[in-house]
Amino acid sequence: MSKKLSIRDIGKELGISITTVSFILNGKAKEKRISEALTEKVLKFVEEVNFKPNMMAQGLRTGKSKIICLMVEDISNNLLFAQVARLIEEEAHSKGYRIIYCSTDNKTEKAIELIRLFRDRSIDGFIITPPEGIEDEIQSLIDEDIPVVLIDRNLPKLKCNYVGIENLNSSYQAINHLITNGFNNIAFVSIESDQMQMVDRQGGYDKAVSGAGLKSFVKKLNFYNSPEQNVSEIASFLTDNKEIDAVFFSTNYIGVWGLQAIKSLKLNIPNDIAVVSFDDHDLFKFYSPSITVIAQPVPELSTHIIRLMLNALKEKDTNIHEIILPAQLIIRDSSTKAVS
Amino acid sequence: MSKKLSIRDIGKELGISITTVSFILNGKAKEKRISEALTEKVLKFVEEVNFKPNMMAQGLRTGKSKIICLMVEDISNNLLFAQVARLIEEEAHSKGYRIIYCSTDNKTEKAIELIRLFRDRSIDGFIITPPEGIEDEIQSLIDEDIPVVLIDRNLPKLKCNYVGIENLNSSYQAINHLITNGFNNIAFVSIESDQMQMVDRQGGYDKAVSGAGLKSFVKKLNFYNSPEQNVSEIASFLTDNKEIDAVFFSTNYIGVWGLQAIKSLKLNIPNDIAVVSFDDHDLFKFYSPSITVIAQPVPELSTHIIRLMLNALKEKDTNIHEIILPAQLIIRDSSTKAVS
DNA sequence: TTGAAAGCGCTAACAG
DNA sequence: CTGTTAGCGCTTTCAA
Repeated sequence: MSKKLSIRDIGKELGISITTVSFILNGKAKEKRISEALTEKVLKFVEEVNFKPNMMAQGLRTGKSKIICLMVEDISNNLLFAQVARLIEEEAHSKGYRIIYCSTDNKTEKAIELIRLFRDRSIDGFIITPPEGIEDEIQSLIDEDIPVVLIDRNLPKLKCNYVGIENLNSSYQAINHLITNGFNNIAFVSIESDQMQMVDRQGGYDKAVSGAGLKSFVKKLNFYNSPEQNVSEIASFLTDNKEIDAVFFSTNYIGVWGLQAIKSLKLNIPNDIAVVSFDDHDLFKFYSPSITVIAQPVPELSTHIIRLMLNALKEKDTNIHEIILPAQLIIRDSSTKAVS
Repeated sequence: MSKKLSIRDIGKELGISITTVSFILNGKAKEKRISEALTEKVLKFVEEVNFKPNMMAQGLRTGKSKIICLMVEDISNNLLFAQVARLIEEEAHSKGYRIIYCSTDNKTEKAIELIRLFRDRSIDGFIITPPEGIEDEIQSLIDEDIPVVLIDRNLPKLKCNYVGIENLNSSYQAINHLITNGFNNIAFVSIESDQMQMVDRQGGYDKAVSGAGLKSFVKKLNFYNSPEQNVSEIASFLTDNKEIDAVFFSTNYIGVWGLQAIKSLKLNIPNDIAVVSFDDHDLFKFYSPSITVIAQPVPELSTHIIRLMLNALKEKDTNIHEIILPAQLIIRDSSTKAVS
């Protein structure tokens, strides 16, 4: 167990050439018409001595590292990313890939730096939640034929694999749900951002509100402000617009801020103000009252993400795919008026 | 930008040998007494053409991959792990290391499989939240001089680096806090586990309860049961022991189950039953009433974890370190009786 | 001070 | 069917 075997050792041991061993190990036994008996024997021996080929030698030779980079906004900030990380890892491992992760903090600078850092380190593929302004860098990856899968938000200028949800339609539905339930002054609280998912979520709001001829109330926060500051900004916004009777938060962390703001204002949910948030969260499930949310189908998203990546890596599929899944409106207690 | 340079190319370009380039690139210019002028020139050129050495060739040659494996229970289940992941990544990158992650689901089998998988893939170091029964496998890593840092829970049989918190003392304090606030029938809800951190957390409970001459109420759940089942088990436990007036949950996910159970029983916190949980969580901060918790000092833990690992990797420090930090009892509304 | 050269372990073209 | 062999790009010993 101590001294590492090499493919040469096992060839010597078995009295065959290392080529043969290499072919067998790489599943090219058939193709090279190596006898089944020999194949069997080698495989068995390899199993026995627990031989593992040296990845770095393989990598050096083939130019492939068998490593995929998962670049998210912040692996600790958004449960969505951690869940995706969890769900793609197994599939990747089973296909012989390892996953390294890194967080961009949603900063273009940092993302560019990270992409450059990793591109030159022979990373085979990138799964990325792109910050704004990263198009060129990603295009350069694509130009080098490095598979890229964008997640969570698309970069419309790019022709690139993408897995996400129907943001516009989901928030449209959520707002309509509020309208149906008798709320007429519905606010949209989001962050200052040109990212597609944010634009689309607002698009759904705009469409629903203007479609119903309602007044629009929009508040944009700064992502980089402290949570405390954003909580108080939401509170001021709500105080300044007393006619608001429902509010839609465009991400779960904004929803959490919003709940704090509402609590600080001592408003009752849903009688004083109804609440719907994008993205589910333990807090929303167990809050009193429980909070209506748009939940992303995380397992399905993850499956598509890793499939797309693995397929692109196998080069079986060089087409670009955009996969857009529906999200689910989970209606809980925060968005329906108490029966009067 | 397209064609990859090699150290040979840059040697040729500059009219010097690749050895010289290699020495300079590896900071051995001084040691090898290469003229400062040449060193400067090479460094400048390398910068200019944005040359990055091929990691795999380096790795093949040196036997080091510059990759650290972060093996946690479930990167998506416990915020603690995701936060640690986030906090160690930057430091690791700045030192030229990349981090791959994997989740054991707290299964010994799976952890062993993963360790074997990665050990033979020249991973330079392992940061591990060990499941039970993994001692031998970890020892074999140590025997091969692969740096290991255990986190969250120690393996007392092993002489191994460890970073964690004062579990026993923290829960002792938490229980005493409850006792001080007039609760006399305090329950401890945990999972069936021999892991040190769980044993210690119960140790603190036992010590405080028996020290005060109180009756002990202990409920152990099965980690692998469905959340629903565990919620209902907690509810039954509470129903069967009506005298319980306070409950301590030994992890945050158990705390979340517990809150659900209490809600389903329509008990009032803290008047019917006080609550304290290990590990902080958004839900606990914003719950009504807010939940008293023992919070782990995640940034400090992470700093120590990555420091220990990096030091071990540099072999500057071959000693074994056990770093045990205090946790903080954050007293909120769930554990103090309303003034009467 | 610098250069030549021997591999690290593996893949794959080419030659039997 | 199987073996020989030439590197992949880099580090490092030894020689100059």
